[in-house]
Amino acid sequence: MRIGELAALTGVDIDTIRYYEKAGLLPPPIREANGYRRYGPAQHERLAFIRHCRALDMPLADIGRLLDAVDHPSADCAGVNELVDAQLRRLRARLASMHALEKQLAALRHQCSSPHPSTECGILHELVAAAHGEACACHRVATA
Amino acid sequence: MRIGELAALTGVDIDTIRYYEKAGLLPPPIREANGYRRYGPAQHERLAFIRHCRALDMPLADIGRLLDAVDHPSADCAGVNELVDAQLRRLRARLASMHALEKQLAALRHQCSSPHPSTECGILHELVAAAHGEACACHRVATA
DNA sequence: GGAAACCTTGGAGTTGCTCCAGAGTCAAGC
DNA sequence: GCTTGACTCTGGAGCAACTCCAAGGTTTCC
Repeated sequence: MRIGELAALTGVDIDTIRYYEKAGLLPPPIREANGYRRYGPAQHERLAFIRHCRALDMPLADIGRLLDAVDHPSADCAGVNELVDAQLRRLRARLASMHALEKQLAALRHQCSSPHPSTECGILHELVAAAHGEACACHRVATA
Repeated sequence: MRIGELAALTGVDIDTIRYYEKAGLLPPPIREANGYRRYGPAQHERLAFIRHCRALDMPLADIGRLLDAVDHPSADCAGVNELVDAQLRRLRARLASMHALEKQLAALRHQCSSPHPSTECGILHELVAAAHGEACACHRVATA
C-alpha cells in the first residue's frame, strides 16, 4: 500500500509517518519505480505499535528502545520494565504537581465572580500582589 | 540594575529575560551608553508577575493578555476571568486523561514483574498484541 | 487532454525556553 | 600597560513531536 492508504488505515497523519521514518522508528520503506513509498503489513503493525505507545504518552526515544527489544528478542526485558517504570514515575510526579496547580487556579478564580473594572478585579489584584512577594490566595491555599 | 542582577534577584535565567522581551511581555528597557540593558523596580515587578503566572502554567500569550488588563485598568476584567477559566478547563481535561493513562501504565507494568527474555515479556506481548488490534491489559482496564 | 487527487523533498512554524559562538565592555590585579 | 575574568551584546541553533507549506512530479478519472 502507499503512504496515504497506510495513513487512512491507522489514522496517523502522512507527515507524521514520514517524521517517524526520519526519526528512525520506521525503517525506510521500499520505493516504487516512481519513488513512492510502498508499505506492507509489517510496517502497518510497527506503526500501530508506535501509536499505542504514544497513546501511553511515551517519548519517541523510549519507543525506539522498545522496538529494539522487539527486534532483538534474545535480550532480556529488564530495560523494558525500567522504561515503563520511568514513564509511571514521570506521570505520577506530573499528576501531583497538576493537582496542586488546580487548587491554586481554583482559589484564584474564586477571587472574582463577575466582571468589574480591572482595577477592582480580585484575580488581577492577587496576581499583582504575588508579584510583590505578598501572600497570594492561590499559593497560600496550595502550600497550606 | 543590569540584566544579571535582575536575573539573580528573580531567579529567572538571563536568556529567559531576553526571550520575554523579544516575545513582547517585557518592554524594551533603557540602554546604558555601552548598550547594556538597564532595569528598574517596575520591570522587576512585571517579571515577577510573569513568573507567577508561569508557575500557574499559563501560556505566554495568555499572560500577555493579563498584562494588557493590568496596563489598561479601565477595561473590565471579563477577559481575565475567561483566561483563568480556560486555563482551569485545560488543566482538568489534562488531569482526567492523565489519570486514565496512569491506570493503563500500571496495568501494563503489572504484566511483567521480573526480567525474562524479551520473547516472554508480558509488557512487550501486550504492546505487540495492541498493535494487532487485540484487547490489551492497559486499555482494557482503562475503558472498563 | 485536462483536472483532481496523490506523491515527492526540503524547509519553516509551533511553545518556552536553553545553549552557543564570536565579539564588545569593564574592573581588578600585577 | 597588560592580562585575566566576569559581564554583556546579537544572532542563530537545538529540544519534542509534530504540522503545514511550496513547488514540483505522477496517477487516475472523466
